[in-house]
Amino acid sequence: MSETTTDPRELLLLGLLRRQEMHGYQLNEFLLGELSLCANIKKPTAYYLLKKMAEQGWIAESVEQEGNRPPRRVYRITPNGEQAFQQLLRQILPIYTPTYFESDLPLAYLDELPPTEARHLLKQRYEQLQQAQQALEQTPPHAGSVQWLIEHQRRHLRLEIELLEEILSHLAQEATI
Amino acid sequence: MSETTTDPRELLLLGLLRRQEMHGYQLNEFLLGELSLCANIKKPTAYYLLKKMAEQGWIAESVEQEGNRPPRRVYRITPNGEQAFQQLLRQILPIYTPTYFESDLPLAYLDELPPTEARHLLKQRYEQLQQAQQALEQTPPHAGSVQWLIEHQRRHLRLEIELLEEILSHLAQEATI
DNA sequence: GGACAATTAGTCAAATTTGATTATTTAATA
DNA sequence: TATTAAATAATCAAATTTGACTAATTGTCC
Repeated sequence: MSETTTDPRELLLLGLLRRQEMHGYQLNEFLLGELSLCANIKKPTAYYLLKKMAEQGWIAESVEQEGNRPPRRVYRITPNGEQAFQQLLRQILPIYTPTYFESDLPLAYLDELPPTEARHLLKQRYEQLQQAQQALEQTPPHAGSVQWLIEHQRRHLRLEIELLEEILSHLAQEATI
Repeated sequence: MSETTTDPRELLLLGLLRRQEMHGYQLNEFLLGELSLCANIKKPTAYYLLKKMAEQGWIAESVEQEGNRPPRRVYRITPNGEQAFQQLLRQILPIYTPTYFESDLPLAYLDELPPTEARHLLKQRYEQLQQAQQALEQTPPHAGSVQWLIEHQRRHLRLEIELLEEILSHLAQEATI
């Protein structure tokens, strides 16, 4: 009965199927397209989660065929799935999960590099950050509370950029000593 | 020859072994202790990474016995490992990896809840955030560039708290409409 | 109409991660 | 001095994730 998932990605998928039944490819288009800034669900992982939820009885698969394209599975949410959605939403929303910035770890060894080289390497990181920021500004506004996800990313990127600027200027100091 | 890892966690482990040879337990104490705020490397994962690096020839294992405690493996970095460290540091430092806030995903469905309930649930998240912040303020200052890792977390938590405050006050508005 | 690329719809084996468990030694306490 | 609890040092099976691949259909350019 109580398969206790608290995976927010299952909630996301349930929520998408709640608005509209979909086949796997549509889902993946959506995940890799619009939502790619907020969630990182790769194709095989999406299928894996769908299969798991189908086994729980949260979604139903049915094979459909259009024209003479190869048959494909359509996923729709079940009444059990709707219940799960309601429960998961209330279960996950109050939980804060810490974030680890693993790609920061090399910063711990900044001392091992000549300041000039460190600056050179970090400037490349800086450019990538700026590109990510521009990509984010390009995204059209989303309706409703999805806005908050985008807004979070926006602010996060601003923070990353500011911090990196400080690190760079700190290194500039060191280089002149 | 060129097993192209860009896993920052391997760099971290190499860097630790570079300062001092260690056995697995010591490493894990360190990872789960001081570094637990910056990296999320669980015990079996650490052993897995150590084994992998041993196979690459980056570190050497040797079995030692102290008193009649059970024998344990001591890991030390090899000359190849030192080379790898130098190379990895320069390879990873310029790379920016996007961060996904998956525990935000339920925010996308905030509309599905009565604003009052949403506020109630989010306030619990808020308390956890504040506890995390206090825990972080408690950590004694680290030397050198490890500081930046802590500073990043500090600012990140501030951002999270501010954003959540805005969401809460937004919901308060809705509740009075 | 034939060749080549792109789109659609997934699957699979291999790599990675993790909760749970094992096994030994040392410390605490009754 | 048993008995239990805590620390030490990992390991393992099971769950999860992913890069690479398959295979069919549809466009498109010559």
